[in-house]
Amino acid sequence: MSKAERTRSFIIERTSSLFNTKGFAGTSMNDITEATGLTKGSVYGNFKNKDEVALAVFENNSTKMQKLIAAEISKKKSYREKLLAYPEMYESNYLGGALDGGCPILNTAIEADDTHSELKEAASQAFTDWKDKIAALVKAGIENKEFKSTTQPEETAINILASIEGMVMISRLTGKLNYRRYVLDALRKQIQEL
Amino acid sequence: MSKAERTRSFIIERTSSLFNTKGFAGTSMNDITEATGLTKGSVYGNFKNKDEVALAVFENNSTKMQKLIAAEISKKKSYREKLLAYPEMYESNYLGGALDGGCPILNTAIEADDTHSELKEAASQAFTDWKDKIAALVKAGIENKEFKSTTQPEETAINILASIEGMVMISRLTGKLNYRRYVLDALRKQIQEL
Amino acid sequence: MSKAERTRSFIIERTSSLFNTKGFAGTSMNDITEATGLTKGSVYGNFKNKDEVALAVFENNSTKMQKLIAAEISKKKSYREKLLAYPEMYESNYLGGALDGGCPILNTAIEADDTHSELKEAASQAFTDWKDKIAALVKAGIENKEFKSTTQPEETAINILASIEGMVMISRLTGKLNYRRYVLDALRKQIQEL
Amino acid sequence: MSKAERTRSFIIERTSSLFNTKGFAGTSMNDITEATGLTKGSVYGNFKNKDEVALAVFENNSTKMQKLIAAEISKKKSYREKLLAYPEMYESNYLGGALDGGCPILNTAIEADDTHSELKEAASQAFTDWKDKIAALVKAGIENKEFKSTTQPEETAINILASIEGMVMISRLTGKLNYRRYVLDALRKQIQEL
DNA sequence: TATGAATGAGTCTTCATTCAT
DNA sequence: CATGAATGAAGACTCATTCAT
Repeated sequence: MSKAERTRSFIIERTSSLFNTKGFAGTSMNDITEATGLTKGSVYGNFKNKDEVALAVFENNSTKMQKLIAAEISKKKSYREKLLAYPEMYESNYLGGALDGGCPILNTAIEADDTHSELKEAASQAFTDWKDKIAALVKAGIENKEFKSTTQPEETAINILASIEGMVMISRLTGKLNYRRYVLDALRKQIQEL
Repeated sequence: MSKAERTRSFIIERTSSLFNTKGFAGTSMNDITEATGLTKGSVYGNFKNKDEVALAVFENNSTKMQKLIAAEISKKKSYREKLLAYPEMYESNYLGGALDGGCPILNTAIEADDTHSELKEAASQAFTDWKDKIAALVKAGIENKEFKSTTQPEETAINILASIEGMVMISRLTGKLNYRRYVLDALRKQIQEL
Repeated sequence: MSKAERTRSFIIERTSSLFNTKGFAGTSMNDITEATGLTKGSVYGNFKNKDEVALAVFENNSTKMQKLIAAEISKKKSYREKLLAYPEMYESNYLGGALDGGCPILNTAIEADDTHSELKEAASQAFTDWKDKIAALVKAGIENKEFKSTTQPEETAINILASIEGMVMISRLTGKLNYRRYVLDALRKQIQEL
Repeated sequence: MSKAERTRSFIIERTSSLFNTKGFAGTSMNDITEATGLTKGSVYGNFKNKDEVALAVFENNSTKMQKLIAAEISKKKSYREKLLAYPEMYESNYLGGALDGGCPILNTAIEADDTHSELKEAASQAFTDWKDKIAALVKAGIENKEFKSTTQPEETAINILASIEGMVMISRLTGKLNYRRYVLDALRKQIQEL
């Protein structure tokens, strides 16, 4: 890893939670230099502009989340258990502990949808990838006869993700753990009925 | 309505879509004077600061949305039909047509959760009110024997809202109408089974 | 004159010699605030950007020069004397005393020709106006039988201006007064032979 | 030629048109590394600073121009024809084709006169050398009985150069070819009358 | 109460230059 | 010698807010 690559990674690492909590517009280059201890020139030597930092940070946060998810899912054997890992992860605050500020896809989607097309596109792509992963699990479960043959993979994946993202928003907004439980319980039931 | 009240309303009206699309941090006082044709002094004569404008605008957007919803719901007779008005409204883009930038509660929740406690509190309150309205419908449906006696009002309301908010985020992010349909179809089925 | 107009004029007045000596690229907004004692916000409240200040300053410098010239020319009765006012003005440093940094048209032409199309256009227009004024004097002299009927007004005007601008450059560069005199003597002879 | 000398030459060659079009203040070290493909360190290894690059580039541009002129002049036999090579060269765009951005002496004189004494001094020296060359031609023509014995060499040289530099400025500023022709025609007549 | 000019700290970005490797 | 990452001052410009009129 070259010096430049190390510095890039360092900047991304140090500013990941910054962007995910304060948003793109709310994070200043000054915040970035303070969080890293680097100078402005150094940041601009490694990134073309703030947009590029934000994009790299988004990819980092999004990838980190997917890796955490994949790690948990790989521990489970059956496809139903793999899907049930989702309510489990959110119940235990497994993802929340690693990612300050909530779901990066949700955060980015909401901030960028009307204002920042590049970030929006990145978030859209990350969402689609995630959806495809869940749909693939569902499809494999069907082929493996774990799930009913009438189950629709993409439809199921979208519904799981809608519930999860809605739940994340609600629980972060209200701080009520029972609201989270309501959604996760319903999600578990939904997965049992696949 | 006094002059001051009229000016306040005028400012709120003209800047509602501004805040809902660009967010609090992304909307400047300059944007506000341009959107209204008023001077800086005039805006500050009617609002203490930008926060106060944002709060008033949020209340306006949130109230407008609730009124639109209430109008549709009041047209339905049975409680099941009242709940089914939700998928209907989102399917027809009834709310989207009236509110630029998507759901104000979702938008405000995401932007404000880590950065702006007053706005977060307002969004939290608006969300709770909404949830209570849906829960009240469910409860009335139970008492009216339309729904099963085992149905849980608050749990049901939270699940409906999680699906809806997740769906709003997904459909705005990806632009895919079939993703919206997947969630709304599942929501209809869920309501039929109450 | 409104407050804004007064401030605009004040800024233009105070920064005229700045732009004419240091050039557009060499003059910073900081130089402008220091020269005026105003804040950045104040300058930007009165001008859209640095370009607009530069354009206004150019117009001011150019107009001031033309007024000084017109004042001297109007004192002369015959058209030949009016033209001879040019070598006289440059010999006596009449214009140099009023305009720091030399001829604004020459300065702007050289800096802007490859880099700043708006300024270039303004300089081109100012030059053309000047040329037209001299050509008009020549034409009037012909009609008045002071000059030969074969004299070409525009050709004459261009040649006078080329000599003058070349002389300004040379005398500012070398600081040699006799170089200036060589050109002005030739110019006088040329005017005598019209 | 050593490695260092070759690199110096390479940098000078590649940035000559850059400085002559954008000026000293308008050309950045970044522009220089981009135009050369070299690194910052490499440029600074061969030049003390930007000033030194600019000076070397000016000398290069100025020398290149003088060589082009000398080549044309050497083709002519009589001294009158040698002087007439000047209007010929400018008419045919012989110099303009080789030097982007116009006359380097004129450009440097105007930008540097109030701001950059070293460059100003270099331009002044280059101008004086040029003037001396023309004056020498005039003197030789007098001694050779081609020109009148009353002709003043230096005075003639300065007038030729003033016309030329003024014409360059005017034709670059306005883009009008007939303005150039007016000055060159007058210059030809002036040379015929020596 | 309304005006709109002024404030000055803040925004993102580029500058010429240095120096450890 | 060359590299290219780092520096930090300076660049143009915008911000929310104030206040004399």
